[in-house]
Amino acid sequence: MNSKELEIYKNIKQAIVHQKLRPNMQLVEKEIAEAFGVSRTPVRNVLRKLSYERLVKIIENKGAFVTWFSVNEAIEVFEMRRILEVNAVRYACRLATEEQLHEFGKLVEVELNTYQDADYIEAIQMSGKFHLKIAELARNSYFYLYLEDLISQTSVIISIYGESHGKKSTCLHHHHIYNAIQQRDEDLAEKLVIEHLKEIEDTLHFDENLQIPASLSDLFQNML
Amino acid sequence: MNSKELEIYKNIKQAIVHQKLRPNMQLVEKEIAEAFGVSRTPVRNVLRKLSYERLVKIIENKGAFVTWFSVNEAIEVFEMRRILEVNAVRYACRLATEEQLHEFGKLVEVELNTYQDADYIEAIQMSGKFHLKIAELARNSYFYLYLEDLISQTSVIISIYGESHGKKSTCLHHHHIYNAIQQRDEDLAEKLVIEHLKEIEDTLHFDENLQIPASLSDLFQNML
DNA sequence: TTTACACATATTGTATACATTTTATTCCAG
DNA sequence: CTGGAATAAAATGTATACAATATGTGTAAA
Repeated sequence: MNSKELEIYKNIKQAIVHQKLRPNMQLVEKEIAEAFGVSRTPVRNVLRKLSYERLVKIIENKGAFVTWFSVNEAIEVFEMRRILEVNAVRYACRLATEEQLHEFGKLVEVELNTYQDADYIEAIQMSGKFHLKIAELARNSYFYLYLEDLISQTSVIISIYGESHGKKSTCLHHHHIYNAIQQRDEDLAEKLVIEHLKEIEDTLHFDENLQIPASLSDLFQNML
Repeated sequence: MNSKELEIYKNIKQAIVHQKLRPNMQLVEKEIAEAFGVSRTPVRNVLRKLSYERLVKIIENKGAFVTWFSVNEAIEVFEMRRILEVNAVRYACRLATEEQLHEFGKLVEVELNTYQDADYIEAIQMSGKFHLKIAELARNSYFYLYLEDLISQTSVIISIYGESHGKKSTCLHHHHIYNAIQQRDEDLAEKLVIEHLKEIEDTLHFDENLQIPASLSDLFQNML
């Protein structure tokens, strides 16, 4: 993926994660191509990449749509995050160098200082960075690879089932988790990560009938 | 991904997993396109998909190459397989229906009956199916999604670092694991899965200096 | 003989034109 | 007005042409 496609990719991904592009919205190739001043070819490549990350769903001959996660799919995402993050945080406790921990500490510090006046978008960004930092400390690139996708998917899930106002407790949890890692207390770190993820999940209102269609035609199409 | 691309995809993937296409070999778009009687466009899509699965590495302006896994990367694959498969087998013990277990039993039966005269290719195929069946029983699509890739990657890793003659003990292990799942003995199943994966990993000869370059120019390029 | 430059070839990257499919509109019959 | 077929428009799928890049070859000068 070259710099041109990367630019388009980052923009669209950010728009989805930041909930500017809502689930079920169609991403028309031509529109995106014109917006970025390129042909459809690189746009199609980007949309495919996003579909592999499950942020976009491509339906043959119909187009690319921002993914709608069903309740079951959402539960799967949280379940897999728990599995991966529990393992990651244990590896992090064992493998993180003092220097890495110091750097990590600064990240948590920044998050604490900004969370008062931070808007929703910033909070998502910061929270994601925290979780990915643990994946990084775990020293297995697959943690990062998988969790990067799962965390992005979580943003979409929250935009579907979440409350409008995000909980403020998040970064206090983060600080506690950080402390546990720093003390290399694997059991405590695991416990806190599980509690943290559960708390996020519990803020959601899983209503199976909920639908936020991009258009009325989509709505009635989905009801077939 | 439509049927045309799927056909090309399955062929190339199989060729890599079955070790017909060796690591570092270049996959030239035009050649593949002509072989399948299509233009380069769908071929490029397939190569990209394979690159997301880490079976192919795309280098900008150079082309697509069958992935070469370093020793560290190989270790990461086994480590992540262990994490995911341990969790998957536990879920399988809890969630598998009697009907699923029966079906699973038939699969293991077939594997046992054919393993005497089975060639290497068949053995890879069968083994993969066994491990993916557990992922399926675990009722979280991410197990299947991730393990499908990791298992394919394992084939390539074995083709790099493995012995020419595969161990025959594999499907006996499989049978034991199956029994543990059937008895819903999570702890035993976990223990057997870990041992099984470790045994596969132990048959490998991790020699960091080992290289099977596709060409001499590649070899000396890697030595810079 | 070796090196460096120019040229030729091969491969990938991008844009565009055309084909196919889906979706929307129109218009007419009931 | 309603329903439905015919038509038009829009979107995606595919092939092809051209551009950019990398690779390989050959030739001339040192």
